[in-house]
Amino acid sequence: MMRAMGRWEPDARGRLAKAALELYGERGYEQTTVAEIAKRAGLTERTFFRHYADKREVLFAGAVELENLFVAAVTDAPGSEAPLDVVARGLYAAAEMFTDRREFACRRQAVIMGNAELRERELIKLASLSAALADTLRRRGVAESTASLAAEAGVAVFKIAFERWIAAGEERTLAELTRESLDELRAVTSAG
Amino acid sequence: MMRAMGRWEPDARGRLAKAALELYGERGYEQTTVAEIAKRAGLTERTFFRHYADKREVLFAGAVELENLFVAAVTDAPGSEAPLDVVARGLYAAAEMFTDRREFACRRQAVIMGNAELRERELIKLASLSAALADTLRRRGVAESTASLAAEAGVAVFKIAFERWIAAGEERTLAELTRESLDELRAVTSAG
DNA sequence: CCGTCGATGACAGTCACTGACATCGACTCT
DNA sequence: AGAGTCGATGTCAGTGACTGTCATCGACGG
Repeated sequence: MMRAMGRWEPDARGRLAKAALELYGERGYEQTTVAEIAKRAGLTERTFFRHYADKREVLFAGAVELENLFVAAVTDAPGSEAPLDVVARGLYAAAEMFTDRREFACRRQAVIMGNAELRERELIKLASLSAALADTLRRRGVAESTASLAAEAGVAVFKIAFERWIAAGEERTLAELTRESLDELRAVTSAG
Repeated sequence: MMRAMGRWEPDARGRLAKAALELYGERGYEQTTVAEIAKRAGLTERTFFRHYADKREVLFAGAVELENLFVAAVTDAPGSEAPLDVVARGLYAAAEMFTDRREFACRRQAVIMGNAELRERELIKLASLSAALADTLRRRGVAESTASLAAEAGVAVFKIAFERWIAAGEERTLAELTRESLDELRAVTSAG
């Protein structure tokens, strides 16, 4: 039986993530030490590194979830659709995931954009997403090079739509902005 | 007057870059300490950090040069061309820059692909390139969102063409592969 | 009641990176 | 020539991210 509380407070991982986002927001990423994060979460520095590989990773716990959502949407798409349309399904699925979390996404993004190391980590997460996407397309029978390009293009659309969603007020939805960016990509590349 | 040799051997920066690439190749990036790099270059650890901001940056000295080349090509393009065609000029200019340095590029890329931190750094350099490109397009009168998308798409093409150039033997040129990737991008995005 | 297990604490150690100050050949000015 | 400045480097002490190792102790199964 799980009791409400054992030897320790529950959800150490979540407490660390919350404390980290708060401190990164208050003092800035560089001015925050891991020991401080752990202390605010009622834990020790060593325990922080048992839950997160490094000081940056604590902001990217949702990346795996996002990737899975994306890949699932692509996998479930009808086999007849063109690669970029399939990727678009992934984009809309991702857009849904964020609808309830705008407040959180904004704070998080402000922290990430304020530090180069964090931007690097963000970029490699997006690259990982792109790779997973390309792989999924390949399994659907899309040619290697086409798959890579469709995935890269899709992730580029995601980046730009997300950026605009954060910059825009509450009135725009991520799904709308995704659609607009996608249309724009098509316009840009069709004129050649 | 510059004498052949003053108090120190010349080109400390270059010696550090050479030593770093060698050691990263021999032992791997993580197994190499900055002190070892400095020692091989006949310098001290402190001096390494006077020339390069961190242990990764020593592999990316050419990034600024690449960005300048790219931006210059885009700036010089005829004003009448479509955004993606303008970006394509930058791609071909970049392709030229690498023709003589395939050997070096291969070794460097092998090291980078072997380590996640180095891949992160590579990605942020490409993001910086994309931002510079978008900015240059904007100055040419291209709309904000179109500029970002054209720049992102162009960099995606560069990434994929470069990857294939490294993977392919000597017989393929980067310019050829760039053209192919660009055509493929147009094919993928036009079918929607 | 006993033994195992899993999450955490405690602690020492390595290494990336920084700030402050010393060194010393080159170069300039007179 | 001598004095003073300057720039690139060396030296050294320090911080903080991250790791390996062992100890602790409640939960849980027997």
